Amino acid sequence: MAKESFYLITDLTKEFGVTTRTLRFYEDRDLLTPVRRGRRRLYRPRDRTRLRLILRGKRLGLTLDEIAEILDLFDRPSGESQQIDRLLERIDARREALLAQRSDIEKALADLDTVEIRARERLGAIMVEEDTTQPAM
DNA sequence: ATTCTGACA
DNA sequence: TGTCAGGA
Repeated sequence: MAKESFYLITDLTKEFGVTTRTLRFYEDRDLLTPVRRGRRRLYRPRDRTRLRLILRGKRLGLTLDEIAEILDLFDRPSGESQQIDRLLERIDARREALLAQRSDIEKALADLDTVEIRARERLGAIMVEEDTTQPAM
């Protein structure tokens, strides 16, 4: 007699460091679908696994909608090559976006370097000028 | 004591 | 997502 292994909402909030509000929010987004015991939510192992993937997806910068699509892949019988293709497209898009951001950041950093160098050069020039215009005592 | 739904200075 | 309300 397997004991129905369920998690209460607080079990998951403590384990994953999220708030109950977040779990209910994800439920509204249909990312999680806990069953009910009366009013209380009962999260099954499946929900726990999904939550893991959701949080991982967030860390990767995916939107909840994109994460939802990915999660659906795990449900469907598999073989939905069409959806897998969509997922691969998303991954590609994400990669490109991140690479573009990295490029922009590197450019900005390079600009800052040159600006700083010029600023220091001017500062040096001013100090030299002041030194020459104000004789030592 | 806890969770739930609904709402938004 | 936070947070507060008001009920179960």
